[in-house]
Amino acid sequence: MTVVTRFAPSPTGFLHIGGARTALFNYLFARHHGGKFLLRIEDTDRKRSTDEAIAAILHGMKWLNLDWNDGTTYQSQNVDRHREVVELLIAEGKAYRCYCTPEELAAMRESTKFSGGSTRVYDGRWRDREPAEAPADIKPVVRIKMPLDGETTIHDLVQGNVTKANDTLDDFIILRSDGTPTYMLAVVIDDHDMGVTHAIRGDDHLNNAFRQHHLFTACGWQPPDYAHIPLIHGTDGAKLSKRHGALGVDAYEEMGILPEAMCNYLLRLGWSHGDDEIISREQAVEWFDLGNVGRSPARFDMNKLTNLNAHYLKVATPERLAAIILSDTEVVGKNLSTDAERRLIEGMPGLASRANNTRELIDSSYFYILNNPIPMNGKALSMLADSTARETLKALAELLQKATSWNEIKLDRMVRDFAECRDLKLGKIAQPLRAALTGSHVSPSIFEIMAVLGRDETLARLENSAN
RNA sequence: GUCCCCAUCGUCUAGAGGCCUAGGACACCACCCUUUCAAGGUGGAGACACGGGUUCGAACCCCGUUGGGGACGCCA
Repeated sequence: MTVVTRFAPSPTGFLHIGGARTALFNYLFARHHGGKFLLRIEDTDRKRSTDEAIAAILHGMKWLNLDWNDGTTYQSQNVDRHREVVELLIAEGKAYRCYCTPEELAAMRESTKFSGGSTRVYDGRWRDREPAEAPADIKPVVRIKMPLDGETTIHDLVQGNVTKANDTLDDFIILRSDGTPTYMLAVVIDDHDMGVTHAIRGDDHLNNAFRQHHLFTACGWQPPDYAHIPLIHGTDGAKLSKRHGALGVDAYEEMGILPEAMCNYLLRLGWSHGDDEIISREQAVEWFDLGNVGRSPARFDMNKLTNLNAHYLKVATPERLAAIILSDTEVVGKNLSTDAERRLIEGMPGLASRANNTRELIDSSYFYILNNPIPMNGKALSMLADSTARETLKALAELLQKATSWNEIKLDRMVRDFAECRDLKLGKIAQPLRAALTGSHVSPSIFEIMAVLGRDETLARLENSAN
C-alpha cells in the first residue's frame, strides 16, 4: 500500500508556524515512503474562507519548497458527494435529522455545565423521534448516531494508544441546517475518497479522531492511521495564537529568514535524529519517521531559528544571495554601480558570515552596490573628521597608487608595512580606511574589501574622504 | 467543570532498566584569535517536577500528587 498524506489547512488566515510544521511532517513522511503528499483546502465554511488566505497558504507552501501531488483539492467542490453520503447514512438509520433550535442547544450547554460539566452536550432528543413529529418551520441539521456505551481506542502513531469512553461523545452535526457539510463530515469523506493512509495533524485534533473514527465506521470505511503531533507554543508556553506572535511564514520571509533554515528549525521542533542539528532536505526525507516525533509541546525560539538562519546564510551560494539582495524592493530603485553584482558575489563570504538574516545582509552590502560617493554613518563621519586620520589616508592612497598588484594578501602586507613605518597601530589606519571605503565603522575585512572594490574604486573613495 | 494529552538544563532535545559523574544544540559567561563587527576555537555555569512503589539496579516501568497544554460550536 502506498502512503498518502495530506495537509488540510482552513483558509481563514495565513499559513502559520504550526501549520507549516504539520505540512512539513506530512511532506517528509510521504516522500520518505515514496508516497503522495496531497493538499486540500478546507473551505467548507465559505463565510470564513478568503481568497487572500488561500493565496497566502499556497505561497507559503511554495516558499518552504513543499511540493504536493495531484493539484490542489478544494473541499467545497465535494459538497454533492458529502450530501450523498449523508442521505445514505440517514437511509441506513445511522444518522438523523435534529430540529433543535440554537436556543435549545445553548440551554443544554448551560445545564451540562451545572450538572457536572460533561463533555457530552447534546442530549440526543431527536435521535429516536418519529420524523412525523418534526416541526414544519424549522430547518433541521443532520446528526450522526454515536455509540451509547463502550469505549474507543485510537492507535496513534505518536501518542500511542488513547482510549476514550463512548458516552463522552455526543451525536455531532454532520450537515448544517443550510445543507452544507461540517468539517467533521467533510474530512472523513475526503480523506477516504482521496485514499489518505496517514493523517498527521495537530494535537488539537486528537479528540476529533474519536468522532471521525465512528463516522468512518458508519460509512463502512477503514479510518487512516493517525499521528497527532504536539502543538507549538509561544515563548510563554501558551498556545501559539495571533496574540502570541504566531506570525505567518511570510512574515519570517520578510524578516530575511531562508526557507531551508525555517524547515530545519521546524523539523527539530518536536522531532529528532540523535544529536543532529543541521539537517538537509535530502537527509530529512531519508531519516524522517513518526516514531521519533516527541510527545510534548515545544516552545518557539527565535534565537535558535536565527542561529540556523545564520548558518544557512554562510553556506548559501554567493550568486543566490546576490540575487536576493539585488531583487529586494528596497534595493531595486537605487542608483546601483554597474559593478554591483560582481562585487556582491566576490564580497559575499565576508558579508554572509556577519549576517543573521537577509535584511542585515542587505543593510551591510550597500557600500558594495552603491556608486561613489557612498553614504556615511555618524561614526564614520567623526572618524574622518580627524585631520591626522585624513593625512594618513592621503599618504596611504599615494602608496596604494604605486601598488604593482592588487589582491587581498598583497594589500594586507602593504598596509601593515605602512603602519609599521609610521609607527602606528594597524587599527589607527584600518578604522579610518574602513570608514572611507564603507561609510561605516563595522564591515568585513578591509583588505578583502579593497580587493573586491578594485584599485580605481578604492582610490576614488579614499580621495573622497581624505580631502 | 468534564474529557484527553504531556512532563530531562532558560529553550529545542539525546536517552527505549545498568554504557549517565545525564550527552548535544541555541542562548548566557570567560578566555583565545583579531584592523572593526561577526565567524571560529577552548573552557564554564545550567536539568531528570514531587512522592510512593516494582527491581540487585530506574531519567527510563507502575500508581498518585503537582504543574502545563488541548478539546468540549450549525469553526476548522
